[in-house]
Amino acid sequence: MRKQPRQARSKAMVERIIEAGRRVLTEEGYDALTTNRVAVVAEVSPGSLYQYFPDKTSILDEVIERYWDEVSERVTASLADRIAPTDDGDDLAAARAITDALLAALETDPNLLRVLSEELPAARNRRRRATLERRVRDLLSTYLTLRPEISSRPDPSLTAWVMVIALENLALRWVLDAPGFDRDRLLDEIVALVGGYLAS
Amino acid sequence: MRKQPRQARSKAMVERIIEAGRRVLTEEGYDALTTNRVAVVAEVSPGSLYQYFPDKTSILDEVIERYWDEVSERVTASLADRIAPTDDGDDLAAARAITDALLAALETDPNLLRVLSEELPAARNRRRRATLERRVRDLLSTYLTLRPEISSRPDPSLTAWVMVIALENLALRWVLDAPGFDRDRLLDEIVALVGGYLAS
DNA sequence: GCATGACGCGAGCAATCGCTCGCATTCAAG
DNA sequence: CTTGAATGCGAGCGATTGCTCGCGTCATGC
Repeated sequence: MRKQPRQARSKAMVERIIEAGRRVLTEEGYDALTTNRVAVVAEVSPGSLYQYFPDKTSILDEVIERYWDEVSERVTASLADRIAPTDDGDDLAAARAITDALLAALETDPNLLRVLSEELPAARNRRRRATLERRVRDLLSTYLTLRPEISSRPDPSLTAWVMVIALENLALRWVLDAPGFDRDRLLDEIVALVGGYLAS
Repeated sequence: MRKQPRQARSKAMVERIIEAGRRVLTEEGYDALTTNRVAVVAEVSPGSLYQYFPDKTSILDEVIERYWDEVSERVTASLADRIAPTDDGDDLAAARAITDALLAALETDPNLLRVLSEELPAARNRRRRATLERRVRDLLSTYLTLRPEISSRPDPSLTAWVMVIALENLALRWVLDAPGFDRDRLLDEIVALVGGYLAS
């Protein structure tokens, strides 16, 4: 960021610009995300925009960061709840609940998700998605280490890696591709997948 | 394509252009894929290029198509082998062999895979990857239907969908992210994942 | 209430890049 | 050979777009 906004109106302008970036992406797609277009939608001049953002990319990055932070927040919250040492023993219900939280997070803004996942170069999302994955993986891995009786797989961190990649992509593809079976079916399959994997 | 190449030299030129597109992508990345750059690398003038390609996208599409066709070929060949009614009963060995074929295909040109998967908008690959997925899914689904004793899951097509998405992304991420465990470990985990899933 | 700096403006610069057009060269049929 | 078509060339056009700069406006401290 080039300059810090000090007065209230300039802080509001920065927010308007980020929100405009989000709206342009969601409603008009990545190709429409030009600095001039963002400026128009934010009701700001291009010059003003460059007072607080060094370049176009930094606006996009901010939108991406906020999006994945939101998803990450919701999933890790659910994970922390379900993985706490309440020890109710029903690990598969936990897997279901966590996947449900992920699905809910991805479903809140499917248009933005589609643009971020399909129209942008994947490398743009990489850092943020990697952070999300690492957070979930670490939680899962320590959980598996603490309670070895629930998994018969040898390496907890490897097991966590497999589960995170599989779940994330199954959820993502279900939301984006709408493959024609309903949400509960997907959750059933994921529970079976996770349950069978840990038991094998 | 704007015009069909009739003489041998023009056919060779078309090949040189596609090959140049592939090389520019692999060696210099997606941003370097300009029409002028492709023309230079192909040792062809921009004007000649536009005799046989209607626009820049069509060159990229040809490169993408050839890449995924190659992968598709190798995976479905392995699948057809292993899923044939030889009835050796060892389905998990089949799962391992198929994943191995997919990994081998993805590993033959990891740089191109990285550019195609990370630098391009995902939507560019979508059609071709969807074709690959559908082919594998259909083969798997009919196999599961023909031999219901190997799977305790209720819906074969849903089961095939889950397996294809999970396997594809696990393989892809292992190749692209080099997560630090070796190939055989990955194959072990995938066998456990598939085996547990089908048994549960 | 005034001075100073933060804020905001928008026309337009500069660079990129997809693509074209007029012309030269090569090929192959007759 | 001749001739017309196919092939090939490359300077540069036209459009887009990220970003700047000089100037006017507003808010805040004294």
